[in-house]
Amino acid sequence: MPHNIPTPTLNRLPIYYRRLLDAGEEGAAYVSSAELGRSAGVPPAQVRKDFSYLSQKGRPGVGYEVPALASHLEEFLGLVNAKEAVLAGVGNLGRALALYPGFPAYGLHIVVLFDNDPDKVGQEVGGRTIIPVGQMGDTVRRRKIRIGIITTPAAVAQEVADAMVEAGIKAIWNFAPQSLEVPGDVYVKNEDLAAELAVLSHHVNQMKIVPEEEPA
Amino acid sequence: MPHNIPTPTLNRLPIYYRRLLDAGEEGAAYVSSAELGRSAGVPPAQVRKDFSYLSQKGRPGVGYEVPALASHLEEFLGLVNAKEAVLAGVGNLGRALALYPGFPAYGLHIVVLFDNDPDKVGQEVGGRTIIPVGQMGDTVRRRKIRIGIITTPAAVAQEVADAMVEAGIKAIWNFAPQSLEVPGDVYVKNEDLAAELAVLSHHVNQMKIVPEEEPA
DNA sequence: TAGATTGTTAATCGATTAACAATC
DNA sequence: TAGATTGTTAATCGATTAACAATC
Repeated sequence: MPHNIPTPTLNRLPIYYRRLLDAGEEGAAYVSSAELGRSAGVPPAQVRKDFSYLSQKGRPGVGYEVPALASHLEEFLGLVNAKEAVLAGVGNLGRALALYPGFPAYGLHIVVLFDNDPDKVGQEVGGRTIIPVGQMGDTVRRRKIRIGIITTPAAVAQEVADAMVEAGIKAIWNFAPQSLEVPGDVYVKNEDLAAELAVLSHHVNQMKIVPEEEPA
Repeated sequence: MPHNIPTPTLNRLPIYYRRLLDAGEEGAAYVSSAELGRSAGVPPAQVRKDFSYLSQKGRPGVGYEVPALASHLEEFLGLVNAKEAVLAGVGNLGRALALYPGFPAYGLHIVVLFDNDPDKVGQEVGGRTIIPVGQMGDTVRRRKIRIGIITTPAAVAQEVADAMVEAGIKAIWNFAPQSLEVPGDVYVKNEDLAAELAVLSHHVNQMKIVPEEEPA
């Protein structure tokens, strides 16, 4: 019944998943909502509610079966078949994401890198050759890639997004400080690092006045 | 009255701020809640409500004064005095953040880089020399740094966080996929890139079944 | 059985949105 | 004045939490 799952729930699922993997390695057959909740910083009732959206049942008095729940989450999150993504803008941040070790662990792979800087085109990053943005359309279409990552300067982000949408990309992870205009059937997740650090800085300033608790 | 500002509001403020800077450059003296709302993807009423928490008044029929509102937000977000941060773990991601051009634009500066890899200690990144983690305490205390960024492997994240807390860090931006235990007066913002990409991947999978709209 | 933990309902909490009188 | 846009209240929406009977 993956129908109308709250966004906060969705964001917690990968955290539960990670905890399940760890529990599995430790040899645990069952894990309780209390334990999963601890890993995500939420109360046990929240965990049970979250799983109720997925119709995932546990055993009263015992907990949730580790392998069964893990594989259900894998399927639900779309991690069963390796997912492929394309990345545009191979600056420092783009390079870091291209080489980030956490993605393959989730079956996620950045398979193509684009950049328009002639100095960068042709370079290799983690075994992938950087190709010019103009060739993006063909490649994305041919490989049926659906996820695009934008780590370009703000000035060209919209243009890159347009090209991605045109090529069939359906979800964009946007690291450029620039809000993107896309059709309604394309999902955009903005990751504005400077804005986030600014909020952190605000928290530090306020800390003596109003003690802040960590948001979920 | 910065008393009990909702987290979503707080996260929108830097977006409004950026729009105000742009509007200022375009020579606008006033900007409407409708326009600010567009930049953040929320309705005008939301913008007005957000400012009501800050007791920021606009002029009915006209809008909000660009320079006044911008400088109020600057102060509120703690961007007036340059903010300093320390970063531990100079891998690809750490390096990218250390060189990220968006931070200085907000008056935010990563002033010290730590790593325990003997090969990295002594290297320069953007004019800053990498020093060993063992020296963190003294430096953070001496410079009264309050913000710490963790881009280490998960295995050492807790240890680094402990050292940061011990040295007086009050806000931690944690990029390691590892939940941290810290005292109640320390704010932790987790940035789990793999989890976020996993959620994105899920959206792509679901897209044909349930059309998703972009969350605020 | 006794103890533990679930699933779910109802209560609570908090954020968003609509609506409109007040104001420039 | 007429038109535009604010500030704020009340209604709505949605997520979290408490509580407890049901179940292993």
